[in-house]
Amino acid sequence: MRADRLVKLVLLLRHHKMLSATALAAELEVSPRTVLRDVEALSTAGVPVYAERGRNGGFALLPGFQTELTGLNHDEALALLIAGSRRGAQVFGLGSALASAMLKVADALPESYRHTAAGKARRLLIDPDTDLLERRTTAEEIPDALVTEIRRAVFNGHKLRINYTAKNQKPQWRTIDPIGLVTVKDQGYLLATKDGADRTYRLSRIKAAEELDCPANRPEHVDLGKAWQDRGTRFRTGGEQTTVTLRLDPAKRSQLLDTALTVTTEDDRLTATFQDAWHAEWALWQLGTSAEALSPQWLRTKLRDRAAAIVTRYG
DNA sequence: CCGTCCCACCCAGTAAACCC
DNA sequence: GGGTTTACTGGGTGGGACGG
Repeated sequence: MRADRLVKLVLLLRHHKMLSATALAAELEVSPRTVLRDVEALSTAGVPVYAERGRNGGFALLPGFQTELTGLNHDEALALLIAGSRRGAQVFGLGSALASAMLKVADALPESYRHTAAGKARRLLIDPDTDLLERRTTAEEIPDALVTEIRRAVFNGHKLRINYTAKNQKPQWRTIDPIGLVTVKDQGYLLATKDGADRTYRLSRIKAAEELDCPANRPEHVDLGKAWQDRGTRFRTGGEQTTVTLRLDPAKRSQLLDTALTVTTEDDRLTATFQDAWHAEWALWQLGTSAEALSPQWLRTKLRDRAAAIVTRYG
């Protein structure tokens, strides 16, 4: 822990030229007092760190000092492997590991590349938290300790006991055989089997997890991408799909295409299929007065009741 | 002169390792 | 199991150096 922090301290000083003890403390998530001790430890170890007193002072390294830091720790290597999704690292509880790994990667670059690479990186934004139309849901915050426990069971190939709250149900403990972790549009999922049957759990709905000291029943090799695709296909084609006939403002057609499984047009009417009744209701509600559900009747009733409830609430 | 920041003490709490 | 040691960390205080 401390060794990691000392490395990070040196890297921070290399990148910022000079930082006060308070600023370093904030970066390292320790007290300024601890920073002073760490600086002293570095100095004792022969790292040429010096203090600049007074206003705008702080700690700095002698110019030209080159670190010879090699090796990433386990979590940092893991974070880089899944760095294709920055949010993925966050969802899997590896956000801070990714940040520190990136610092090491940047530090490993030759001086001439370092500035140009950092400059270019600042001009790219991958997978931001919201799009311009704010269609995406806000990212879910899942405690690191919880994800770490789940991740450990996945990697160790051990059974996992989770307290899971399924939709419209009470929280319940269940023992599962974890297969892998997936993130899709900021949502984290745990692929697993329970009593031999495929199961997919949303990480945000897992309230507690406990790795069991017992090997999980899982295939030797798993193509996670294919497994996810298979489950998605089954999800879309299975269950009780709902077909809706509606009129729609043509300008809103793309919004409907985003939520419906299929959409066909006939004269001025559209027929849309949704994966279930709830999604159909939600999609039509989102379209507001730009759409009118013509059938089924129960959907018209649901939308009318919703609107009436809103009118009652706001007078 | 005053605010900022480092320096050097002291003391105390916590967790892990070690020993009996 | 319980006591001791060690490492690490945090809080507090007074002082010195420096710059505006």
